[in-house]
Amino acid sequence: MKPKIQDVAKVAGVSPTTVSRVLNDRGYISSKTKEKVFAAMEEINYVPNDLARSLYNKRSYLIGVIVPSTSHPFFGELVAHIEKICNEKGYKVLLCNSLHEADKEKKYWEMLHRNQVDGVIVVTYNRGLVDKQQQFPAVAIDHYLSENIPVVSSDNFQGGEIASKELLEAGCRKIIHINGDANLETPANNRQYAYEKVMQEAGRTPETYHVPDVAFLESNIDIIKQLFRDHPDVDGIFASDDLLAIRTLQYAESLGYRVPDDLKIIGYDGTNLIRSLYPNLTTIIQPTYQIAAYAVNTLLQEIDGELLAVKEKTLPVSIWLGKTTGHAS
Amino acid sequence: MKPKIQDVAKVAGVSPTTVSRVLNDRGYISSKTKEKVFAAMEEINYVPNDLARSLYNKRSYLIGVIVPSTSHPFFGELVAHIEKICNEKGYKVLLCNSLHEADKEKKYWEMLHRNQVDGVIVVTYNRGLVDKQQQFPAVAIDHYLSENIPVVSSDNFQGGEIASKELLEAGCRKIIHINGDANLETPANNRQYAYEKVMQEAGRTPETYHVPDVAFLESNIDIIKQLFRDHPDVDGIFASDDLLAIRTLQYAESLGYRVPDDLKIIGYDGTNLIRSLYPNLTTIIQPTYQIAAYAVNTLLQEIDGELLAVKEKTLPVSIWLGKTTGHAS
DNA sequence: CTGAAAGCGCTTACAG
DNA sequence: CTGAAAGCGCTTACAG
Repeated sequence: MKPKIQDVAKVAGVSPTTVSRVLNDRGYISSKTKEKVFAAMEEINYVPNDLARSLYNKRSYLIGVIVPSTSHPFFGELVAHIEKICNEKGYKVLLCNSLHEADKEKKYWEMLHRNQVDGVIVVTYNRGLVDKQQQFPAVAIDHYLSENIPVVSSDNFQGGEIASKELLEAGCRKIIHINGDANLETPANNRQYAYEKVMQEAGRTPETYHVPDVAFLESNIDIIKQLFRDHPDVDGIFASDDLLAIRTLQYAESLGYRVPDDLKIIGYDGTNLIRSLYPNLTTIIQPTYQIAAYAVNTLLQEIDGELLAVKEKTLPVSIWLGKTTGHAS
Repeated sequence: MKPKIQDVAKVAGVSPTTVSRVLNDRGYISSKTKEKVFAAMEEINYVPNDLARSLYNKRSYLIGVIVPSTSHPFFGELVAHIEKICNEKGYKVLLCNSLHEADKEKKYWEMLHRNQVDGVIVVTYNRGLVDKQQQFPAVAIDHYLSENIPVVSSDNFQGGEIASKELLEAGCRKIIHINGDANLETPANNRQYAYEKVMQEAGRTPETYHVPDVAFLESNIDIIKQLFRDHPDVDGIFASDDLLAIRTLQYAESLGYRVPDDLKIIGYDGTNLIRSLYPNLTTIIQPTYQIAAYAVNTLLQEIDGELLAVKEKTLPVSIWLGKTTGHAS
């Protein structure tokens, strides 16, 4: 049996109340008593039960994090940041990989509720996760969830704009966009709008190809092939995801295109991992650390009952200039 | 105030006991009562409090998972598998990124203890995490922790052997190994031993370069440079990590080496991500799904008090033959 | 088939 | 400075 506060009390010759006080450093306790209690805890190897504590305090210091999957570099990095920041602030992370499945998200959401998490950070591209009633602290990343839930994201429109202009300035004549699942309301939609706007302003005709799901690369290759069949004269591609960009680059090279001479490519996300693996790939860098930090801080404010000034935060992106759009390495 | 079982009882006109029974589907309850209770739960939007449940049952259905960081593709993928399998079995994952820091690992371990996790899955390459007393269900991945904790890993010796032989068979004359931090007891050590054995058997002199930490790529480049300064005639490199292999490949190419003509390279881990991003890279594939599955299943057996037949499980690896060791793509 | 009571391990007013 | 009592929300023998 695990020792409990009572056992400590017995050994120390005090009441459970006193032990609890020592544990929480609350109220006045003589230093002699304190020592006795600490010694007793040491002696019987006492470890406090946070479940019981949380139950009474109605505060679990648990944060639920719902993302598509940590196996995707963007979310792997994002989650690592979130967890680190939470840890620094004394919060623990309950991890949920939704794999983009709406019903999984729902089940996870309810599970987190049952587990009395203090709040949740959620990245979902599906509609209707939250019903009107559902009132507990939450922060959404990238995608609007419901009226009372703040949204943190990087500036996807700006990203799309920068990317499109980069290709334009690099001299591309036929610029095509590849985006993710058209049925999902991803932040990439704004990248597409920006692309379309930039193209139109430049007097070009925008054209976007949609792959089923950026995470499952195998199923994407057919769309990429289609793109090159339809437009062998393509000389600029803006992909809304680095993995997609790299996949496209590989396929193009297998077809004989030389990058960046015949074809320029720009990706999106710019995680540390990808920049390290493919430093040559021009890409839009999302500030994952800032997104994580803002999300966690906002959530903790909500949890502490503070009024939020900002319901929607957009963080600036930057561009990583690589060889795939013609820059020196 | 969140509704509790008492509130449901009041609305349904029954006792809390009965509500609990309906909730847990335990004992006989008339279907009429059942309906009343369900209706009441619906009406007041009742969500059970798992903290209270866990406290009484001494079972939290919580699994702690300690890894270096989900931002590394291998661990991102591993954690995704672990979480998925846990979820399927009704367990929740408390995520801990230790960043290889021994004191973080200790703190996490204790935190998990306080939170009454049913068990933990831990990947650490530091010594002394667990003191003799510490008795709760745990499974270690890759690295021996203590006598009663089963270890699951893939066959690192086999992996090192296959990799080394691949280079040998590809005709390399000077084969060098790059490994991670020599101070950490990583599974990569076994890969090194295998490399040394294979080299010696072939009448070669093994030589290993150690980078500070495979995860922090920036700091590794100096060692890689050193390697090429020391051995410009190197024509085969076995890197104990794909990121390292790719970094090496990039540097070699920047130096003018042509891969695979002048230099053959083989990596390690072979995650889905890397194979998709760098299909050309020959690499040893660790069976991450099987590792995850075996770890979770073993842990659940421990939790259920079953006696474990196997204290140490080694899963076979396979090789992904790519262009970097001269295979057709 | 259903309920009153005690308890999971902790904490916090309330006394003293 | 310290303790007895009640309660956090749930569950499970024990009665009936």
